[in-house]
Amino acid sequence: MNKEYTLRIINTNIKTRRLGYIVSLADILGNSFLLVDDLQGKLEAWAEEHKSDLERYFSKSGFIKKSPKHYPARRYIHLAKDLRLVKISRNECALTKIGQPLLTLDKNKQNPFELSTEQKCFLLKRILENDFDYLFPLLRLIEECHSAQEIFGNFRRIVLDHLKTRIERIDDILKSSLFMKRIQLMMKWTQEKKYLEHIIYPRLDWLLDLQILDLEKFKKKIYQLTCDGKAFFEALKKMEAEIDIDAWLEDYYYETFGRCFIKDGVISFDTLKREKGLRVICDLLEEAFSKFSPPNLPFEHISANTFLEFSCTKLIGMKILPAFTQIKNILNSLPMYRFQWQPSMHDGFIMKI
DNA sequence: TAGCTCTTATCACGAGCTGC
DNA sequence: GCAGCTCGTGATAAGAGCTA
Repeated sequence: MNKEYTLRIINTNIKTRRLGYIVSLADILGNSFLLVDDLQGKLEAWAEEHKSDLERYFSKSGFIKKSPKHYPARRYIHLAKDLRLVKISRNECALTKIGQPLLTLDKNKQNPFELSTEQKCFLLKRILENDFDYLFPLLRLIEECHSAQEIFGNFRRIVLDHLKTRIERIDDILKSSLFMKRIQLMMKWTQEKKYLEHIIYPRLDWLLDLQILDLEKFKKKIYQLTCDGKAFFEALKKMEAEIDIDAWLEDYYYETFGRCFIKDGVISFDTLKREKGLRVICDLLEEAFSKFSPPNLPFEHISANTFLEFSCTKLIGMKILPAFTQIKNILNSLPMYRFQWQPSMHDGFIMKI
């Protein structure tokens, strides 16, 4: 199905509130497969080891406590799956092509719950890709309402309005069936507050982790966008009214992220001299092949999506603002690599010649 | 292909904690 | 004491996968 007709909503639980656990989950997995039971145990052990880091963080919510049935750890693994960072098959878990770049991103050495710029950039993009239909209305609501009570009181209405607008734009009953189903489901809610706890609190905490919401205001129980958050939301609103989110994420997301959250010293990728641009991409390709190419194969190759996500996020770390199209153009011009893109698959590969 | 089993998504509840 | 927040866990229906 065309992604335009996909309902982008992640199933969350009130427990899944700290994005730092998602990063640690990727680190625990590394490049291997782990049984889900083992991963749950390791994640619980990691959480215990870093309990003091969470206590030093602005909020202790979302702590993974050891429990006989591993519910908390399991909820985070499901969140990582919904963000398409991990895949689970036959009770074995591994990072996806999209999840792999997470292993290579800059880390905050003092506290793993404080995300680096690269981690924020990467995780925010995953959240927008997979949860836009809850996150965008929530941001819109925070613009008007600043208390939890008001947000809870208006969330259902604003999501229903948002979904109805999406249906009007699709203008096709069959293709908009997922949106219709969700509307019907939300209309039937009898214990609204109980469901909203699991929907609103995790997202508010993600926004705090990403510093889209103001931490100082939050300490006074006020939910308010930071200046950077406001600028980013303005760009999102413009996008929502004009173009498809996937096209925006590929070609404008990194530029917008850099201009809103980094600001000082950022430059667009296309202002680099061609030689310098080629050198940067070749260095990133070497790094990517050493980290992501499957071993013991006669020819080295990596997924195009892995490289695009990896390279664009790393460029953000260098204060260079890229777009997928620019990177694809460079890849097409490199004689020592073969780059093939398959639009129908939204992916391709890069092979060393 | 029908029926069974397993998994997942959603809904639900009760209780502990915290701050006023 | 009360309301709001947080947490852990369970129930159930629907969907997916397997098998005869």
